[in-house]
Amino acid sequence: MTNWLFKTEPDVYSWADQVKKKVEPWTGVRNAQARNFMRAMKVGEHGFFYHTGDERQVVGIVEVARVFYPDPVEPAGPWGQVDVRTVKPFAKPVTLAQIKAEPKLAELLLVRHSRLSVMPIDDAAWKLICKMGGL
DNA sequence: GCCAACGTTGGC
DNA sequence: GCCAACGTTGGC
Repeated sequence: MTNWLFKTEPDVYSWADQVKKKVEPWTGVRNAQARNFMRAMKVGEHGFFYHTGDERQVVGIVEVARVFYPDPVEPAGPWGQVDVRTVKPFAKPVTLAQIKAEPKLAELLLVRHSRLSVMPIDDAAWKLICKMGGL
């Protein structure tokens, strides 16, 4: 089991949208590294739902509901998507500033590779961030 | 609004 | 195959 993190601009697709939809394809990833991570995802694996832009915080947890499949708009193309299902919101969102202030999280790809939009989160970091978020 | 990081493109 | 130019992302 691997844990993940999904980034989204809340103006485009927010946690509120995800809660409303319940299960929704994670579309628009156009980066090979992020795509490869999505390919490695298995049904039932959990991921943080992170808002970029002005918010910059982890707001909830989703789980993989369908493994990687081709972009339906361009099925022959190199890109694809997974489906994610809403699991639960954080009692208290965990901000990027909080994450950066925690030395144990200094190696997180979220910090070290800020442009990556889909990334794995190791168990220790996952548990710590959940705890920081009141879960 | 700026800029660093980084990916992509195109000329050679 | 290299690399300069350019575009995009996301944090500040």
